[in-house]
Amino acid sequence: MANFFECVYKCVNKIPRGQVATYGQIAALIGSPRAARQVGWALHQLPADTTIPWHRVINRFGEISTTCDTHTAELQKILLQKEGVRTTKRKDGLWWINLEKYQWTTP
DNA sequence: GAGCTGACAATAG
DNA sequence: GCTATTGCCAGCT
Repeated sequence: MANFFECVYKCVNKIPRGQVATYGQIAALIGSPRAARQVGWALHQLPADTTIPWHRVINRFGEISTTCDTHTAELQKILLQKEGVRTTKRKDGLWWINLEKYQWTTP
């Protein structure tokens, strides 16, 4: 791997349209199953107009956990819905994605 | 220059 | 079975 972030971006790019992956999955793919935090960091650094499908990456509960100003949960929800991923709003205001249905199964 | 923080997850107790 | 702790790596203070 070139650098950690590059690998993250590469893996995220591999996520098929209409599916989502967890931070742990991405971390595992780049060889560090416990580096989920860094995956979040990598996505946090991305500009709003990036081509990387950062919205397809969520936490292990299938929730949108970003509080970032450029990547709001609402924006992520919209992007996911555009791809045919159903998002459900929970009581606590978080958007929830049915991982059983939309989780990307890595080969 | 060193330590802390951060979109989390896996393992051990 | 659940709770607490450790690991990951880069950027920021």
